[in-house]
Amino acid sequence: MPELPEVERARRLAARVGTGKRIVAVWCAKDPIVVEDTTPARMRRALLDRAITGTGRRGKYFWLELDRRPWPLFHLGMTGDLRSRDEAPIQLESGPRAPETVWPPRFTKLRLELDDGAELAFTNKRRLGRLRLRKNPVTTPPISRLGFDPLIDLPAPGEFADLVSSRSAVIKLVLLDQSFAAGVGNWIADEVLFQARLDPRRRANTLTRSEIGTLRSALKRVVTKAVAVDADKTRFPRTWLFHQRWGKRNDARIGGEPIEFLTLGGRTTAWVPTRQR
DNA sequence: CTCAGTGTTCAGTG
DNA sequence: TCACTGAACACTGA
Repeated sequence: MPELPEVERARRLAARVGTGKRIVAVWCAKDPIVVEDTTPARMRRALLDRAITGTGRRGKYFWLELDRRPWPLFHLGMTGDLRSRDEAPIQLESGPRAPETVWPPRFTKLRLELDDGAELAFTNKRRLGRLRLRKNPVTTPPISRLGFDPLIDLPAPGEFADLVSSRSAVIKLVLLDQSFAAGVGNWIADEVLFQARLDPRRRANTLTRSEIGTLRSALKRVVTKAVAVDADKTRFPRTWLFHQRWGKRNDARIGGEPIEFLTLGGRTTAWVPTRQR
């Protein structure tokens, strides 16, 4: 599920459902893998009877701002989500949103009940996500170790070019490095390189200023668009590689050109050799 | 039954 | 210190 656009969708859900409300009940899983650096009791104590004053996100992390610190900081991992009891995660038809059919959902790690009766649940199937408490999420690890967020503080072209040129790793892995660009994950990296027409195996420090400029534009465009459609994949432009990259079919094509798959840094990389140089 | 997977971290090697 | 690889984490679905 979650790269920057999906995490931003979760943050918006939390903002829509939670902002201005008071937390009247808290349930936290006894799961020391997902609930890190704290205990269910401490989590409960930090959240119970607090008012939600706002929300924030940086890279793939998002948090709730409360009227007293510490605040809860969420990372969705590969299979995490934030759900509202009154809004099914998938909307099949237009009209009023259907409520969840099963509540709380399977793999719920944290459940909050708010003073207007609304409920939020943080789920984590594969347990690769994390739930922590932070007095100041932005200035402390893990967020303080992140690079720029393409939506919040994308560097100007010159500075961006210097950043890219200072790296000798292959460009796909640089994009994936959270200390470079926070929030970029596997499909965004592939999409950006496809749209910038760059070979994912190129060394970052061999890209020309012009190629880096194209790369920066593609990064901005892909992230902005995905967030604008609330990470709804069915509303991603049909021209995107995204729609063809899953399943690793060996007859996969886009615009008549064959899609190839290779492994970089242990991650499957989808690309179009005839279009990416 | 086997394996890959929208992520991160850590140990180990060069 | 850096670059890179592989494993680990845990579970589902193809």
